[in-house]
Amino acid sequence: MAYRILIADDEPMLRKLLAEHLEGEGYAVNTAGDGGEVMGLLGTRPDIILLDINMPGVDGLRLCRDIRDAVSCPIIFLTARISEEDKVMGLRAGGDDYITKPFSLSELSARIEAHLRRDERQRREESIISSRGLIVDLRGRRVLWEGQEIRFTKREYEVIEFLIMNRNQIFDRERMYELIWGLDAGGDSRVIKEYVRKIRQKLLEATGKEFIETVWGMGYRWKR
Amino acid sequence: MAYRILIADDEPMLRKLLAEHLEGEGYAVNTAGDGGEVMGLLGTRPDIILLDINMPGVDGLRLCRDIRDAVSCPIIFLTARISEEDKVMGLRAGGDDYITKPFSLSELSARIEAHLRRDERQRREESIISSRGLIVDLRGRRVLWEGQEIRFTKREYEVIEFLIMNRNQIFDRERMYELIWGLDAGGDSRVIKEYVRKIRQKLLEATGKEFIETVWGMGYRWKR
DNA sequence: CACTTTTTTGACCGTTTCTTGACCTTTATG
DNA sequence: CATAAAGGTCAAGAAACGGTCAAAAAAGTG
Repeated sequence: MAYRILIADDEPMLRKLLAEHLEGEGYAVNTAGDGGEVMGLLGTRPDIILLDINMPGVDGLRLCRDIRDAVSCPIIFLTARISEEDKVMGLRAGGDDYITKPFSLSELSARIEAHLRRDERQRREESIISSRGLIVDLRGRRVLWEGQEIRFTKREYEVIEFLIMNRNQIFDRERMYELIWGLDAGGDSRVIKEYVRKIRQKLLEATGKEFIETVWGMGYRWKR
Repeated sequence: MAYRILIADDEPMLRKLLAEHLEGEGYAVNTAGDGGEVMGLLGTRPDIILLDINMPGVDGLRLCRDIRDAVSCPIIFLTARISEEDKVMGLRAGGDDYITKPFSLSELSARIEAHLRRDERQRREESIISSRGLIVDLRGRRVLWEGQEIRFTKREYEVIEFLIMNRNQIFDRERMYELIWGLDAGGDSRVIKEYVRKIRQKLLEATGKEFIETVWGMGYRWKR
């Protein structure tokens, strides 16, 4: 699906120019000429907003703050002249970047891409979702249920990650211990029992569901 | 346009694994199995090079130097084991980071991103970053809150810049130390504790907010 | 050089997490 | 049903971690 860009500028000509250019680059574009329209178009869930802060009759900074309260996508200011102060003010209001008019279209594209890329990377962070809505964010090393984080310690997390990455496989404690703690860990594989207990407890408390299954005599397995 | 990564490793399986993973993350990937191929592929202008320094029949350090003479992108060593000596030698030869096998793919991605971000900033001449109203002026190496400068020392600033540029990623102290102080800094990563404390104190005093989060057992993270 | 500022180190303490061992419960099997 | 083996629970001590402070070491400055 194409990225969606919301352009907010009072000059119809510029709006059109930008819209055409960006559509030509494959983006889905919406345009707005005043604050009301902008707020109304937030429902389109834009991936990026280009906002002229000098629209007549509109307090750009105020608008920026309102947008920020409603959505979290990057906001790039378009502005005629920018003084250090404006820059600072804009960023303070929650903008992410600014670009001064006149700007080249390729410059604009470059900035948009940079922001999208940054977000994209974060979004794509290879989160694995277990069958029942439990989200394990590998990069962030956390576990989420209905948007809420379920806190786990380092070891607990490592065990979860291991099981969920190898779901449907059964591991006995010895093997899990070697694979998670490392071959050279000189400890006792019975710790696994304890970790499974702690994990089960926290997960049950938070979700009301069972995720780790015991296969008698064989080991544990993450239920798909 | 996607970032381009050049992978140099003699093991075809590993090459394939890495290539597939990184392509899945949206990178353009080239692979090379020996020194000649590597040099030949420099023409693709990679943004980052992953280099196994222990390729049989290849003097990895020599190769690194040759690469360095030709291009300036970051070079990350992939290496089985790394001794202090190896580390120093590799760095002398022009490497920027190392990662010891076996490593997790998410770990690798995180490192790649950290390097790319650093570069991206320079390429785009991005000069200002903001986070929840806090403004970091990269050019001026200053931090502002509501127009007022919050004074930080050189090191303090470097730590802030690093964290904010890699916001939402967790870094343990060891890694932060290596990436900020440099791999060849022979010191003790516990300094990080102290800097985090100082930074938190100054930021809290000036803004009343918490920006650096502690993730127990895992490290620190800049709250977005 | 004397003085200030910054960086680094070491020690201490409270907290969290990890691990262990003892004991209890369930399951398979003769 | 008795028994052994596997799994589950609990509490407590050990170890690791993070926060804080003060002071030493190093770097910068007039």
